[in-house]
Amino acid sequence: MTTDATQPDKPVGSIESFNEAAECLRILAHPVRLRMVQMLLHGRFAVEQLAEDAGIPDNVASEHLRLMQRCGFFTSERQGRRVYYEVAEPHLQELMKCVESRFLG
Amino acid sequence: MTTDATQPDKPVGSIESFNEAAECLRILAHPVRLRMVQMLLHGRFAVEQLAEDAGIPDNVASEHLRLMQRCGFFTSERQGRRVYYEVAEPHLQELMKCVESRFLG
DNA sequence: TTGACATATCGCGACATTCCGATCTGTTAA
DNA sequence: TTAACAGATCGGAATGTCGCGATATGTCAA
Repeated sequence: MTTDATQPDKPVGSIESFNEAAECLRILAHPVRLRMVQMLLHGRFAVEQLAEDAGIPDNVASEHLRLMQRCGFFTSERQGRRVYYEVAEPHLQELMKCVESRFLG
Repeated sequence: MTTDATQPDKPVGSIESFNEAAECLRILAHPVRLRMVQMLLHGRFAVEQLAEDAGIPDNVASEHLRLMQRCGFFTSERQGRRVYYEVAEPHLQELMKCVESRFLG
């Protein structure tokens, strides 16, 4: 085998190791969900508030929130009739900062 | 209107402002594409090398690369029969660092 | 020119996502 | 209890994504 050029080294990692990462990014990759993450990084909100902010019906908001809860982004807590969501995944903060600095700044 | 509780302030941003961000994240949200980004953050590679690393046929690799090129992640340059790709979007570095620290570290 | 090679593109089937209306569950006030 | 409210869940229709085989383009060597 002739080594006619210096090949860059492969970084550690593999397709399998990125499977979970890809799933989480897919969850994040929706304008309404990004907005919800941004909102919840600034405080606790109930479904109705998040739905109104996003301009979508409550049931659709509830579905988005459930998705993000299932992959560990949020936790929810019932208070009376309302259910309040808050951020549970600490890495969301930094990830969102990246996204904001690229697309809002 | 009775202010019975202090509501957290809404952060700046809107659904519309997150449309482009969501598109880019959707592109990124695939295990093969994440691996390609990681590889290309470490050097220049041709389609065949990236395909072999990912364990997929060349034409499928080419499709993934085209997708990422269309949204500005990469540029490509022909050298003989080979086409070499490299990173064009500077924010990919930091974004990938977030992803790696969460899912590889 | 011809053939082999590297990459790109196309059409298609399988599968997933998104949103919606309808309905169901839980909570509170009357 | 009843009615209204907040949220969750379900089935289905429209749309999008993924990977494949086949084929097309571009490049080089013989």
